[in-house]
Amino acid sequence: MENQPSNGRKAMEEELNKGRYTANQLLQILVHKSNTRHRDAEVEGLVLPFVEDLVRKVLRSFSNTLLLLNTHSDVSDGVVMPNTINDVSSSLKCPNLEDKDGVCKGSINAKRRRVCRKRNAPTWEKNSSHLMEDGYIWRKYGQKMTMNAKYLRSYYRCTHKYDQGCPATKQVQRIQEDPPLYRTTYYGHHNCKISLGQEIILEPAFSSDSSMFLSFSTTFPTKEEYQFSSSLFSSTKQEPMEVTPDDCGMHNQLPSSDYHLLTDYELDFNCLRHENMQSMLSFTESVQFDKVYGSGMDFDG
DNA sequence: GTAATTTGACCAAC
DNA sequence: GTTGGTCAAATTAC
Repeated sequence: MENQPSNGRKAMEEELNKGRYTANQLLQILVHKSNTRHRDAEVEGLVLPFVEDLVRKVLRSFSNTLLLLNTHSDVSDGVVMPNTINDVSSSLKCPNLEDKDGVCKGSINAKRRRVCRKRNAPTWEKNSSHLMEDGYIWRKYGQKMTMNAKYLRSYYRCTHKYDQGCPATKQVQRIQEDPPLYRTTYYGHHNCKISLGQEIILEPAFSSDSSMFLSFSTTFPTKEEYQFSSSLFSSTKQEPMEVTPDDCGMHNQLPSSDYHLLTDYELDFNCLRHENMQSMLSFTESVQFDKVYGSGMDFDG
């Protein structure tokens, strides 16, 4: 990590800070929610989408950081990149860092005329005991039984493949029954603009040039994205392959190593009073926060 | 009606 | 010839 180019490191720090910042907001909402006496259904209806959006922002920050790590780790001198997500039951590896955006370049117009570069090196892989969201919207386009696998392999492309030409794809394969273990292999990189909480542009980072640009905007999720984000909790549509209720749970996923971070985090949070809570929010988010909590919610501080 | 998923076929890589 | 990745029509879900 020390050998990362300064711009890459800066971008990664930015991503991590963003994730921490968003998680902080989420925690504030959750703690406040547990303290408030109000259980108005309408307010709940406003809070939940907001909370979901925050969770998705956190997930996206992690995803981007991982992508940045993968992108820049090849220029570091022999530095072995540690697993960034220390999930107890998951692992990450970067089988090949020289991905040249080599996913299938199937043409929309040229039917039956596919220009595919297959069996190229994945961008990165993740093994996990559950099917977790990674902050992007995927569309399943196929599944197949492969030779040395007992289970079907599912193929997903970015939902923005056709409207924005996003080349990112992923494959999800169950590799173990008990305990359930899934391998998610990502190919290519997202160059799509995501119009939900944040707009992320990572193009230059993945081109031959190692420079990068990250752009964030704070708009609120669209209907489509709420549909997606709700899958965080229902997980029925995005990756329906052999999903069991335990597989998609978001609980109990924190590794022991992260617990210490959380502890510090909670200490930080305990020093906060809700008077300055909104000061931590960006302008747009403050507006939304007002919408959610502005009326009928009394702070107990 | 629209969007997402399923599934058989196609085709390039091996 | 076999295998893996993708397409696209059919089917299903919302």
